[in-house]
Amino acid sequence: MSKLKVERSKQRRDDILKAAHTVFCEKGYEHAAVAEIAARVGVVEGTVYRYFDSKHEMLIEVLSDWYQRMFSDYADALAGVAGGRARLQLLIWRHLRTIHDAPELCRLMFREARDDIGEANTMLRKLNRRYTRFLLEVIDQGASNGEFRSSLSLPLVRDLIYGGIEHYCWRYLTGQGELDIDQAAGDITSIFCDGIGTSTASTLATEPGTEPSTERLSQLVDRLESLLPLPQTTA
Amino acid sequence: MSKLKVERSKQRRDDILKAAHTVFCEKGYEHAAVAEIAARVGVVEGTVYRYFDSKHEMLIEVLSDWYQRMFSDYADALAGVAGGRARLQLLIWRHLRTIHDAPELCRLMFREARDDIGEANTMLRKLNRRYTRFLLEVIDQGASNGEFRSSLSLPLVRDLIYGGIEHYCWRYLTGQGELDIDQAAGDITSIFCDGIGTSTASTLATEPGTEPSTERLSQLVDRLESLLPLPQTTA
DNA sequence: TATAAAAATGAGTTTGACTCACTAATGGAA
DNA sequence: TTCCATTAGTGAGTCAAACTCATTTTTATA
Repeated sequence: MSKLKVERSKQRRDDILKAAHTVFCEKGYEHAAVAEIAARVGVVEGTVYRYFDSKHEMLIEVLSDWYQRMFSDYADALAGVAGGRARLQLLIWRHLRTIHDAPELCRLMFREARDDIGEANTMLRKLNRRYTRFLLEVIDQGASNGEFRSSLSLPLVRDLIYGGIEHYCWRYLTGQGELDIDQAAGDITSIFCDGIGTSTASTLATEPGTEPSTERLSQLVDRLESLLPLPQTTA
Repeated sequence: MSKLKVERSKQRRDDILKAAHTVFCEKGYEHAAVAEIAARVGVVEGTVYRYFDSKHEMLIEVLSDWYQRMFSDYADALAGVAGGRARLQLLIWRHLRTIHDAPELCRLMFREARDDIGEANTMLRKLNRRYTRFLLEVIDQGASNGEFRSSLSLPLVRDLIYGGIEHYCWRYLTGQGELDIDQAAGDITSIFCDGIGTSTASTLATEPGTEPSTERLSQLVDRLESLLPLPQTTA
């Protein structure tokens, strides 16, 4: 096959994916018709099936392309931030920002691609692993230097964080209600780092007298942190 | 209509729901055929549609019936347990037990009924609210007596816990891997109550000896305050 | 036992993913 | 330029499954 033919084929494939992207986001996977995707490219339905085996494969490709681009700069962003808690908050914040900025795609990912992410050896699985590895490493590093507990199950922590965020954002993803990612990032980081228990009641904390000023200060910190726009490189 | 006719109608409806339950669990919602459900009851497909408007309504009814029975005794169980942490762990444990014992139904609930739970005024929404209210009350009570932080957003905590558990259990729900509910309940409770941070590193904890955390907190507050755009009406 | 109302039937309709035999276009070789 | 082999594109299908409806059967009561 000639080079030109290959180019043209790639181009058509991309066009179809772009149309699929649009229609999936507009209608949702279920109500997206392959015929409509084809129509937007200006071809007939059968043509689409020369480039993709199924509607579902198109979805996976759309999500994979986006997913890959989405976290290409995570390593760079993390490089500028020190401290387990700050790094964790950065990851949580960026996850929230992704959800905030691409709600339709995130909804497709959470609703339609769960099985593909869960199944071994799929493209989405590998991408998801690469994505969540950032978090695992942050937690692991924090455990190494004593900032986080060392007895933690990393998969458990990962699932609690990502699953919790997904659930929390579902209302926003379905178009009901807003999402304040700065506020949420601060609150979520605080809950996972500090827990919902008070220091005096916590089994982990020590109790020197009563020390209410520390408690007050910490609450102030929580509030202030939640107001910050970015967990950037600690200014 | 006579009493006997009503009885018989109810019975048939229940039979169809039971068959639907079985087929949904065996095949999953998507691959469950209404024709098969009808066949198991010994009627023709059209008959099913005299009792239910749609396949989806059958799913909702199956899930509602189960959901309702499932947590009918939560209040009693909670009555015998004192302490916010213990009560929280009980709720988490029972949630995990439910998932462990009825993975197919939970899978249907998490996969297919999300929209119905999210949409206002649906049966599942109301049931879900009743179910999660137990958790909200436990957290709220804990906040009142100082065991839990009082600045928490209850919906956020609720979503992090239930969403986190759902995500964590997904592998088990898809038939890959086991689920140790005692272990998981303890770990999850610990993470949410105590956080993943260590006491020495946590901004919440105090250290009896050198007391550097108060100092650290003060500096942090100074830094954060300097970054704030507005000097809020700080409490 | 006659009959009105409800239940059940099964042969449709519809929708939408997917297929395939055939035609059109393309690019290299004579 | 003109063939020809290969690839792209077509559109009229098939198929499966949810859902409908005119008709028949059953049932409870007058």
